[in-house]
Amino acid sequence: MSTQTERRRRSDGERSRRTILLTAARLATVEGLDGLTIGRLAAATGMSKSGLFAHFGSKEELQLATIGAAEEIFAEDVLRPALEAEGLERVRALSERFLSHVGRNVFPGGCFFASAAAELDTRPGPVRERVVAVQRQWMDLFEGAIRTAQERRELDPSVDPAQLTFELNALLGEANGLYLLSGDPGAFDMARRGIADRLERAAA
Amino acid sequence: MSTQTERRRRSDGERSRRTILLTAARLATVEGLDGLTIGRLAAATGMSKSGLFAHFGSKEELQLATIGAAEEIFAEDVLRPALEAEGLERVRALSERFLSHVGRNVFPGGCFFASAAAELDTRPGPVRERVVAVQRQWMDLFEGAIRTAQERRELDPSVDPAQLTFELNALLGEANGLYLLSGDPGAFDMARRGIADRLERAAA
DNA sequence: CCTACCGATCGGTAGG
DNA sequence: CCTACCGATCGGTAGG
Repeated sequence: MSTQTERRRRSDGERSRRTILLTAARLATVEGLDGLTIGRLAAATGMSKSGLFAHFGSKEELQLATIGAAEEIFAEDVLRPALEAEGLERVRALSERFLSHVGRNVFPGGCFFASAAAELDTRPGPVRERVVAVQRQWMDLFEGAIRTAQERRELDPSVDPAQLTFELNALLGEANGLYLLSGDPGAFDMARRGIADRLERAAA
Repeated sequence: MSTQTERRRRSDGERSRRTILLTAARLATVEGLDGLTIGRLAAATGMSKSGLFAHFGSKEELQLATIGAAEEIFAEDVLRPALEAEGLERVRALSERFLSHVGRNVFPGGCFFASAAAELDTRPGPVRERVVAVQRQWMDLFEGAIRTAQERRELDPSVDPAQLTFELNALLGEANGLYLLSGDPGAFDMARRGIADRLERAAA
């Protein structure tokens, strides 16, 4: 009985924590991770300020937990489907899933990590470091797929993988930014065209 | 006498306003245009909160005036030197001056308008509109220079000027972002290489 | 997870 | 351009 009650409580807490963090992640792409205040988040989730606060203990812990929730969403929506492919097809799938992710407005402020990176780039601390780490993972994944594509001779082995990663990510980032500023999905088409051209030129 | 006193006062006010706005523009690339608070800005300029506030009348007016100051700095540092060239050389000069502008840390948070655009992209209102207008001017300038280069047969006339503008700006934006996150000026070299390659491929 | 608070800071105003 | 102030909201705490 007491065990069951405790289990229920814990699971209720988990569920409530999840709800809070999903709302927080969406809100943070609009208000920023710093503009995300405990009061507004409490209002958005229908909880009391201190009730919500009790889940995290500090604003910084809330921000870190929010980044974790955003990571999960991104992994599920972009990485998981793209990782089913390999080599050049993986490079294409990562790009296409990213553009689709932004275009479906999974987060109202576009790519969570582009938004967070722009906000935190000049603010030292553990929150910034966490965002940098996620960004680096993404770049490494991209670069790894390019290297595999070169081993398979789907891409010219003389191409610099870091340079190609930089260029493809530039196109993805610009599509995200331009779409948010203009509301025009044509931004995705320009990125697609740029990526297709660049990959064609890098073909073996 | 009274005229001279009034002139002095007005000119003192102008000078003080200028000082405030230069500080505000630099601060805004770190704290954000919204994170830029009147209290912090007053402390940074050595004025009282209400004394500073009297110059603008509202936070929104302060934000708009700050954008105006950032525009002047950008025009002087990037546009003016680049506009001495024409056609393809202007495209190259706009790119190079932009990268130099970011690399010299004219603003501690990199390109003021990249920072502002990322912050305000999801926040409707006159401040956002002003940032969008500046961004559009920049893109139009770029596209115009590309068109001139095509008329002069420095670039292939079959190239889509909007598409090429998108791709070059993507590389500039990625350099700005990566430099701010990594602190590594190698980001500028990757952008330079990408731009040179892309322009070579677009040559007539 | 709540009510009831805390000191600090926010944008803004009154009055000079 | 200042002092002195306003109500609202901030992150966080006490105590349950």
